Amino acid sequence: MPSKKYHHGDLKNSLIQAGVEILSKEGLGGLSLRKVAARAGVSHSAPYAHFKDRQALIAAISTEGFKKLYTALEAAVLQHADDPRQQLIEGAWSYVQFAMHNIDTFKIMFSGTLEKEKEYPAFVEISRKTFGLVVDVVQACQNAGVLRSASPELMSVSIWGQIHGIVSLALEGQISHGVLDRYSVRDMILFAIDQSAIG
Amino acid sequence: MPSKKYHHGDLKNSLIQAGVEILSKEGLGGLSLRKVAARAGVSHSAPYAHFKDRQALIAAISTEGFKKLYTALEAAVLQHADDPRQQLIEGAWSYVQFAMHNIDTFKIMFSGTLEKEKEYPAFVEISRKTFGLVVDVVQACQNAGVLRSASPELMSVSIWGQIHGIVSLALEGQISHGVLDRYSVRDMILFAIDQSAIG
DNA sequence: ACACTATCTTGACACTGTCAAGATTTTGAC
DNA sequence: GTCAAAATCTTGACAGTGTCAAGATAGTGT
Repeated sequence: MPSKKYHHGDLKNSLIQAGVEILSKEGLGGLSLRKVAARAGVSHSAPYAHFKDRQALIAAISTEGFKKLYTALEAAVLQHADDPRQQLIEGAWSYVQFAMHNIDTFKIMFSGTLEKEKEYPAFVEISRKTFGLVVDVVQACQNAGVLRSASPELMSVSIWGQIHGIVSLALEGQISHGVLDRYSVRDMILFAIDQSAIG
Repeated sequence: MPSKKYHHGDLKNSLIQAGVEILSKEGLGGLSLRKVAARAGVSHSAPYAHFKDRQALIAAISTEGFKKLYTALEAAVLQHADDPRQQLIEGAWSYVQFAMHNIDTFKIMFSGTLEKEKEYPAFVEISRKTFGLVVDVVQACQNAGVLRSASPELMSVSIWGQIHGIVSLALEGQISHGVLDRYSVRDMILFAIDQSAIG
């Protein structure tokens, strides 16, 4: 239950929102508790009423990011409910889109910035839920004969890993120019999925 | 050319080494210029004679990591010079091993900690070289009929991405327990490679 | 009405990256 | 070899950071 109207009125969400904005404008390096507090118009240690420490704020921002990602994934999946192959392709694409449009949020979600994720149940829960969605799509593809019938979870890790890896390497600038000049990221994703697809 | 014998005697490498050690013991959060300087036995701003700023030190540590990774990859490749399939498998495995034994170094190499990698030519060069090695192995596999004959670079991005993605998700704790209980990371890698391999 | 708790402010501390000024040592030109 | 120039290192300072303690303020439940 979020607080109703204290001195500030739902400061917690304001801080998260301020954090997201600073993150997208200045990157992780520019994200500080004091700056977040200032942007929300409160004193430098007001955040401690809502977040145990800096890590807790980052956990909250990451959790928010996962909710957004989950929503995007779910939308793509629902939009192609009758075509598992399209679910896989557009689901993957929405994953890529999210990463590219929320670069720094994506990074804190998946780059070890958060050190003890197990201490944040909301974070664990939403990321578990997200993986569950991937497994569902993979399973639908297997039932439809689009993907081979191996362990759905192993297949999910394999495919999710592939999408995730390509996006990560691209964001990191690790994909050489020779490749990026000739192929778009979408090309790479389609190619990757084709690799796993049946004939 | 590294310096020979000044006040300290090759302080630059000592700082990098100290950085690597602190990184592996305290993680990225514990890595500070001042701590590195102290560990090398010099004053708090001695590092500025060798590194423009904190980012430059991180770049140097990352570069060192890439050299180590490249060496490991190369060893695996040379050891199976007569069997491209084994080159791919053991090369991938050495990649995984490196990541798991040098977790924090791996993270700073691939997790956007380094913000303007283009400003560090040595870093760019060694990572380019590493990708080149991957392409070579993939091409050998294609010539041997182990992998399909698509664009080698696209195939390389796809396979490298897959290995990289699985490792990243595993390190991040994003692979659910239900999966990790039943399969080792090696299982996942082998499965992933089998996906791309021909029949 | 009143104790209680959540929320927020003020002030402090140690630690950080970075810069400027100066001291010291090595190098290179002569 | 001499000596100016450059590289290396120290000392001291500054602003910004996360975090804690003590107190002020405002809603809560009885």
